[in-house]
Amino acid sequence: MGPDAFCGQPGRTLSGGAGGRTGVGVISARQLSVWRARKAESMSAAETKREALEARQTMRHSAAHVLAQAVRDFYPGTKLAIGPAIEEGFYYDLDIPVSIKPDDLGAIEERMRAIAAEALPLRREELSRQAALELFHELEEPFKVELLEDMEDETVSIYRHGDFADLCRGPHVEDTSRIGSFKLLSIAGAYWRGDEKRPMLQRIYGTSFATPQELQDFLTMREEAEKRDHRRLGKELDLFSFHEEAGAGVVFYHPRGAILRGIVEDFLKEEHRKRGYQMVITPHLFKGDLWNISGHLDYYVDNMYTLEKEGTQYVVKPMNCPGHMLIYKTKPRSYRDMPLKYFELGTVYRYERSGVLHGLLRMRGFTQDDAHIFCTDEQLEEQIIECLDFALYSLRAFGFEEFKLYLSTRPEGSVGSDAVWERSTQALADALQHYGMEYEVDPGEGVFYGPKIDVKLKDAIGRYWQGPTIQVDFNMPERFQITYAGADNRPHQPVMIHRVVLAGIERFLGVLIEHYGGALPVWLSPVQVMVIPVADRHLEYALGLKEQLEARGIRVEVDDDHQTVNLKIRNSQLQKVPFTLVAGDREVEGGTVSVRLRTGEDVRGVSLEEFEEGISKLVDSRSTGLEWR
RNA sequence: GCCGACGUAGCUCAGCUGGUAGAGCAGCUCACUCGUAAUGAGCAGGUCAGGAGUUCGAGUCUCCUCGUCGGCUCCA
Repeated sequence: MGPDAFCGQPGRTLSGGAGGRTGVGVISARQLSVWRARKAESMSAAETKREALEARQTMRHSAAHVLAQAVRDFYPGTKLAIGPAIEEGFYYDLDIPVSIKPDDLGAIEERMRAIAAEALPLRREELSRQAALELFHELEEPFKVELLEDMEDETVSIYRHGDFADLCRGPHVEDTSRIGSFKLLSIAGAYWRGDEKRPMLQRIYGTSFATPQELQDFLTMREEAEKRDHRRLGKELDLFSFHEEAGAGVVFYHPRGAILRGIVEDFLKEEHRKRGYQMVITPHLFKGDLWNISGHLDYYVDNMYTLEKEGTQYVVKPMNCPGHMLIYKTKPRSYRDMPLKYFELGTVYRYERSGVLHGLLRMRGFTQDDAHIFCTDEQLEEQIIECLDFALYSLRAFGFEEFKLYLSTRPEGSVGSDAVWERSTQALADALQHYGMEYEVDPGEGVFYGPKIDVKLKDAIGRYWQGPTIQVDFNMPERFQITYAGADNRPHQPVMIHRVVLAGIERFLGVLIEHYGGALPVWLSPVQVMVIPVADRHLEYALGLKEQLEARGIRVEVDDDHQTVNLKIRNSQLQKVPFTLVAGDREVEGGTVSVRLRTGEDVRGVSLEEFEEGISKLVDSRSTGLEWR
C-alpha cells in the first residue's frame, strides 16, 4: 500500500472494466511521516521511480483541488467532500446544487486552466483540530466537518490557494500552474463515504500528466481498450448477443461463440478427467429446503430466484455445492475414496442488481467450471496445492502469464468456530507457502462458510481480472452431516474444497476476447482458415482444400460470394480469421495454397501438406502466435 | 438498487428551438469472374425501445416501464 490517496478516504481506480478494479490504499498519518522522513534522506536509485510516481500523485491531487475550486466558482454553494489522486488520475466528490452534464466539463476545464494560469501558491497551514472545525463550520463545509469530527489527530493541516481552502494532509505542488496536462473525463454518482444509505454526491473524474504527450498516450490507450471491449467484439465477430426481450444479464451464443465456448469446455473436461475428477450433472431447480441446510438462503435470499408451486418453495440454483452433497450422500464413503472430486459445468442463476450488470463479465446466468473436493484433513494442503497448480496451468494454456494471489480471511457474520476458521486459513496459507508464490492477505474478504484463495490474471494491456478461487469449507460437511469410514472403521467428517478454474465461463470468454482484442490464438479461433477462390472456376479447388483441412480437424470456411478478391480478403481480416488461403489459377495448377496471415503477411505457392502440418502444430501446442513455418 | 447519460433501418450514426424520417455499410437483384484490406448500378428496409400524457400536430416536451453505457454500492 502506497501513498496513493491523501485525503483520508480509500480511492478506487478508474477501472477499465468491472473486473479491473484494484483497490488503492489510504495513506495513514504514520506512513506519511515515514514518507517525509525518507524524503530528507538521500535516495537509492531504486527509489527514484517511486519518487516520480509520488510526484505524479501530488500533481494530480493538486489538480483535484483546482477542479473543486473551478466547480465552486461555477456553482456557488457546492460542498466539498473528498478529492484524492487515484491510479489513473484523480477525482473530487462534490455536493453540487445542480446536476452537471458531460457538456459542462469543457467549461470547468477552461476555468481550471484559468486558475492554473494564475499560478496561485498552495500554502500549507497547520492548526488545531478544534480551530479547523470552527473554520469549516464557518465555511459551511459539512463533509469536512464530519471528517474532522472523526479524526483523532490533535493537529490537522489545510491547504489554501487564492480564496480556496481544503482540509488536506497534502503534500501539494507549489502553485496551481503545476498541475500538469490535464483533462476531465467523466461524471459519476458516488455515495458519501461509500455508504449507500448516505447522500449521493457527484464525482468528477479527471487525469493529469507531467507532459501533453503522456496525456495523449493515456487517451490513446483508453481508445485501445475500447476497441478490445468484448461487448463490441462479440457483436462484430458474431459471437453472442443480449436481448432486451429476454431480460438483462443472460447471453445468447451464436454459432461462432458456441464453437469458442465448446473448445473451452472440451479443454476443461479433458483436464479434469486427467486429474481424477468425475463429471456430474445436477438439476437447475430444486427445493428451497436444501438451501436452508447449506445456509445460502440465510445469506443470499435476496439474490436467489425463488418460486412456489403447490405450497413448496423452489430455488433456481445459484450454486452447485448442495447438489454435489446429495450425490456424496447416496452411499457410504470410505477413506479409500478420498479425495473424491466431483466436477460440473454448472449453470447457475443469481439475481444481480441491475446497475452492476456488464456484458459477459457480470451476469445473472452463467456457467461455472465448478468442483467440490471431499478429502481428509491430512490431504487438505496437497489438494489445495493441486488446485492452485491446475488453475495456473489452465490460465497459462490460454495465454495468461502473470497473476496475483490473495488470501481472504474470516468476514463479519460468518458461520463456524474460530478454531475451524483458524485451521482452514492456515491450510490455505501453508499451501500458498508451499507453492512458493507471493500473495497478499485480504482481511475479512472470505466467504461466510470459509476462507479462500483468489487468483487475478493480468491481460495484454496490464489490467487484472478476477479468476480462479479456492475455498476451504468445514462448515457444509457439518451441515449436511456427511461422513466417511476411516481406517479405524469409525465415521469421520471430510473437509470440502470448493474451487473453480476459469471460474465463470462467460466471464472468462469476455476476458479472453479482451486479452486478445478478438484475435484469438489459432486453437481457439471459431474459424481458423478462410478459403477464397479467385473466380468461380476455382470454387471446386477451394472446396477440395476445405475438405482436406477439415479431415485434419481444422475449422474452415469458403467465401464463395461473387465479390472481388480484395473485398473477401478484407472481410476475412476484419473477422480476425488467422489464415486466409487465396486459391486461383496458380494454386490450382501447382496444387498449392497461398497463405495470408491476419497480420497481413503472406506467403505464396506453399504445398497444402506443409500448411496443414504447420497449422496443426499451432493448434496442438495451443500457440498464441501464427508461426506456422 | 442509487446518480448521470443514452435507446432512430441488421450495424455505425445524422435529424436546429415540436410540423407525420435520412446517410454510409450490411442485405437483395443485375452486370463484372476479378490475385492479397472496400467493382459498379438498381431495389428493398424503420409502429423512431415499449406504454401513457401534453398539443391541432411528438423521433423531438412530461411521466412510467424495459434495456444499454459511465460510476457508486454489491458479487456465495
